[in-house]
Amino acid sequence: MTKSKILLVDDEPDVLEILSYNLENNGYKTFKAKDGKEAIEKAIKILPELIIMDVMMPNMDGIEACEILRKDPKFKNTIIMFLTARAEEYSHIAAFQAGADDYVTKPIKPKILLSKVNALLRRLNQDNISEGPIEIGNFVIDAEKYNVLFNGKYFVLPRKEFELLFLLASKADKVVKREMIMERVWGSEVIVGERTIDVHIRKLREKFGDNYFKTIKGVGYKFAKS
Amino acid sequence: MTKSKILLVDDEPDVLEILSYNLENNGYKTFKAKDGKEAIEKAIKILPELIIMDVMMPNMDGIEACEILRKDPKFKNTIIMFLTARAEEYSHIAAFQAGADDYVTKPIKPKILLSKVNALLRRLNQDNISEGPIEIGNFVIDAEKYNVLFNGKYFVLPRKEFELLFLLASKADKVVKREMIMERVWGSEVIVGERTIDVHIRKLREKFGDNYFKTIKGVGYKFAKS
DNA sequence: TGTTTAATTTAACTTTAAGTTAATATATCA
DNA sequence: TGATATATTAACTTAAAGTTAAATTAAACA
Repeated sequence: MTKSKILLVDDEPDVLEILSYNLENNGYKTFKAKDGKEAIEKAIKILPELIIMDVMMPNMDGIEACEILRKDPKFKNTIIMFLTARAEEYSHIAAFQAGADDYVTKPIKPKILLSKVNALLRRLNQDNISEGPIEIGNFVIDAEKYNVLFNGKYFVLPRKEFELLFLLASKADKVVKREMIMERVWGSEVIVGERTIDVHIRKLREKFGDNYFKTIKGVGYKFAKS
Repeated sequence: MTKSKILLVDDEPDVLEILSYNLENNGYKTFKAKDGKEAIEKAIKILPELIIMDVMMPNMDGIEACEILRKDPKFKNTIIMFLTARAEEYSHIAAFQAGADDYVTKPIKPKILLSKVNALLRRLNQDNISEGPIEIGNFVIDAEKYNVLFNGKYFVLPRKEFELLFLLASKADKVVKREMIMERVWGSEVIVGERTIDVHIRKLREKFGDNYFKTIKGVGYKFAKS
């Protein structure tokens, strides 16, 4: 993979230097701009993956620059991160509304900065193709809305029930082993009894009928479309 | 929500048919054009949300059509997506330069096509939220004026309350996780107790009633239109 | 600049719901 | 059939959220 390009925007050369130093040392290619106007010009040429930008700048501030960039489809996948002084009691909302993805407060702590940058760029590179609700049989299972549309009726399930249903439905027609269910729904740290899964399956059957959740004895369960 | 309109442009009727079939089956309204020239004429009438267009066409190719469309402010929010044969790798650069948002390679794989179309249109619909006040249910929430019109009455909320309401309303019907609320309303560096969110939710419920703010236990809250 | 008022947070406590267990019943398969 | 796995229930435990009042902090104002 090629180095990610990061555009740094701040009116203080010192800040640019700190940012650049830390990011270059961690394998990123950095570029600098001194205000919002220059940032936009450079962004168009460079097409960076990430822009780290001060909120308060002369000429054109970060929020305004962010809004302009967000209107250009070329930057629809570009991550924009703000720098704010802790003192500035500005509302985060303005920044997020303008299309920011995250922010870091000054003074900059290199560790925090890097962990955020890494996290954001990792997220960018992950394909988010498998988004949206699962539609299967009579079910529409929407993890975002946390609800289940079943035969035209909405259900709001308790968390574990929902996660169990979601897991089974997302592997429809395939057997999900009990240990896999444990791992996915309860996690490898929690220790709960074996019957717990059964009880939750039962709750699902109570709500949606017996047909959809098939027991594979000695193995696990599978979701059947009908 | 009304069906999104998609304009399909290709000189091969077969390709138009495949696209149309898959998209109509997924709740989109489609229109067809056989070259760039016809595409522009139809686009002006239809004002589609999305245009899917072959790069190589007789009369006027996709790139040229895209450039022309991009000059017209009517289409500043229209998404343009190209179809390219896998071989013609070179054209991607030209396409993006002309203002394309995405591309899909032929032969068309319906699943990939649909996930891209869904993702692009979802993003389009979200972006529009950031401009002007949010109108939802009985609420008109204006982040610029920092006020809330609810059932014909104006409210001026304290900052945190407002930001919480704004956040939930801007993702109406979707669950906003507690950690996301923390991050967005309080910021990732401030450390406040868990109950703080609850208390603010309670304040909102006091003002606007219990119906609008739904608890998803173990996850977060969601704004319900009614 | 101190004073007052409002906003925000905390802490203690209550309520509610979710999740688990364990005992018993039932089903399944060799 | 008999061994073994799963199903079912109800009782219980734990976790999460709701509520209130008091304490803290920030904002407004004279």
